[in-house]
Amino acid sequence: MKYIINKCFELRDVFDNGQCFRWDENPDKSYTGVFHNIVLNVQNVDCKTIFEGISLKPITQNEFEKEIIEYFDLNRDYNSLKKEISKIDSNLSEAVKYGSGLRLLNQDLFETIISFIISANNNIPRIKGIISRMCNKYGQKIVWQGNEYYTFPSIDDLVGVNVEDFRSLGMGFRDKYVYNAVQFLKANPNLQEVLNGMETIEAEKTLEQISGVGPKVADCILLFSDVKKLDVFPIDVWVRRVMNELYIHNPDEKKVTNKEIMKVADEKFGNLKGLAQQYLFYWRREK
DNA sequence: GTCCAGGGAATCA
DNA sequence: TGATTCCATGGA
Repeated sequence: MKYIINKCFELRDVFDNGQCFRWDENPDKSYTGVFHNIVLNVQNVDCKTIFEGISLKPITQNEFEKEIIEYFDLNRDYNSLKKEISKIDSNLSEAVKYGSGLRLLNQDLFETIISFIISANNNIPRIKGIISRMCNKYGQKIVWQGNEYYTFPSIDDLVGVNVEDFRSLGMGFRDKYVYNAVQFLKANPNLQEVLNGMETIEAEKTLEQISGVGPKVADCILLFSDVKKLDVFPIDVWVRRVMNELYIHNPDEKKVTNKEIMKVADEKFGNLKGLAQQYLFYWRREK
């Protein structure tokens, strides 16, 4: 199936900014990945974006397009958001210019929770490897253009998997967190609706009930999943670094507290601090 | 061998 | 509340 839109955005700004782990660049600069039950290839040609792929289960052209519009957040007006964030100061203006193609994906909640539990004290290439092995083993196979792809496993695909099995995928100490998270989600199938109806702070506390989910992982889940709260501020090594360099100026970066960073983020970025954070993270990490 | 990575839990003051 | 320490793993 194919869907073409008269809009283009730098693909690496979307797929290589740390929000997702299942998209890979091809030699022709297009990207291929799997989301929900769909294998998709995305490429830019003459400032059009071409989405081409197939679904595991048969869907109509209209459903295919709706999936893409929702996943890529195509109904949100990023131009006006970028304008607003650029007005904050010259740093944000530069960060937005650097990552101008960025879009916050609306990723599946379960996938986002498991993926960011695995991300704890880990690096992106290794996170991608672990998730890839998990999908190959427990996801459903989709063959497209002669290649095999696998969906991200569902809750039921993983509910019978034990801690040792997770360990054997290379998760390290995160194995028991993932195990417990799967059990938690099996017992709370309506988590999505619950989170959607909550204010951000309440949603953070709810997610932090899950073992392996602390403040940073909870904020990533709320920002990068289809719950989509923009007023969160995930603080990792890179965000601490860039916030200290730009605003706090502590000679010892490790002594900067999260509370201190949060205060600056609230004052400067307000309700768009999640999106601002992502521009800053991407800009600083690639520098 | 040492350091680091999109951190969190357990422990102790 | 705030500060330390430990937790697996693989690449630099």
